[in-house]
Amino acid sequence: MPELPEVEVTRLSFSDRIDGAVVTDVRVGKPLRWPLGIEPTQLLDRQIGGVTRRGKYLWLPLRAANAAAPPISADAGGLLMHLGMSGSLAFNAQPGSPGAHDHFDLVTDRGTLRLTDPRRFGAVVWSAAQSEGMAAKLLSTLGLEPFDAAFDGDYLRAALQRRRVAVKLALLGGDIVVGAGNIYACEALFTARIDPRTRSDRLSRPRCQRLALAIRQTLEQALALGGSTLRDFRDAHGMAGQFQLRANVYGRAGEGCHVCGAPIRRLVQGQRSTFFCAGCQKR
DNA sequence: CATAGCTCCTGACCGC
DNA sequence: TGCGGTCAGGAGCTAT
Repeated sequence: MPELPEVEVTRLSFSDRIDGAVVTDVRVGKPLRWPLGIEPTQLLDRQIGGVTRRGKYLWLPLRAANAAAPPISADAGGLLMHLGMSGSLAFNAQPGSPGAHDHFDLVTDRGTLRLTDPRRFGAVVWSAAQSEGMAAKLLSTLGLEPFDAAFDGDYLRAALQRRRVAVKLALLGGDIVVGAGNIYACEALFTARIDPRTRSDRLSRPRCQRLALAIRQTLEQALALGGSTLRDFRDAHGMAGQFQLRANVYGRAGEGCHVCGAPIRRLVQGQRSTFFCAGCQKR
């Protein structure tokens, strides 16, 4: 579910409020994708730092209680969180009793951070540092951040040249550029006027330029609109996103293209739906 | 190594 | 109302 914009909107909605809070209790519900990797009691009395994001992962630094007040560094130990397909985080003073899909509560002196995730593809995993253990393993395969200055047409071209898969699948892989999931990969390819089935190594330089730009612009616009709310996405304040109202192709099979009027088509790539306009998007 | 397919899990929706 | 089939925003793992 949550792609980069939704994860970033979530982060922005509670990072400032939780920064500096102290953990007073931890509640673990049904198993998520991986075990927590630490005894919950080991998290008590730790102080939380500002939340950062890498791809669709969030990193919550947790400074040890008895450390002699060292500044919170990037390698202070903490929780790596992922929202999977159906996860969302809420940070509330009065969270209420946990529902059937509330699988992790981090109770602090400023409120409770609660992960709600019906499908449980999400994760909350402890690492002694971002650069160690599970966090290091999961983060090490990630491609560039789309807003990184190094992510440009030349970089994208070089990376796509090394693959033979359909360009849509290359984008979803996350090892070239992170953040564009099924919705935004479809939308970016529409904006760049590229057929999602095009083999990645057949894309010309100018088209890669257009695609890199389209990815950045699509994610930027979605972020500005608070992300997409398809079923139940909410930020940590409970606000719904608005991007889905602007979608050009995603979820619009059979409807007319906003640009040329041709019916939007749906096909399956890598067991996932792809939406595109055969009039606007060329191989 | 790159690639294709499978997998985890629950819920919504549709046709019968 | 019930039942079976399909689909859903992710991405790691395993065979080939």
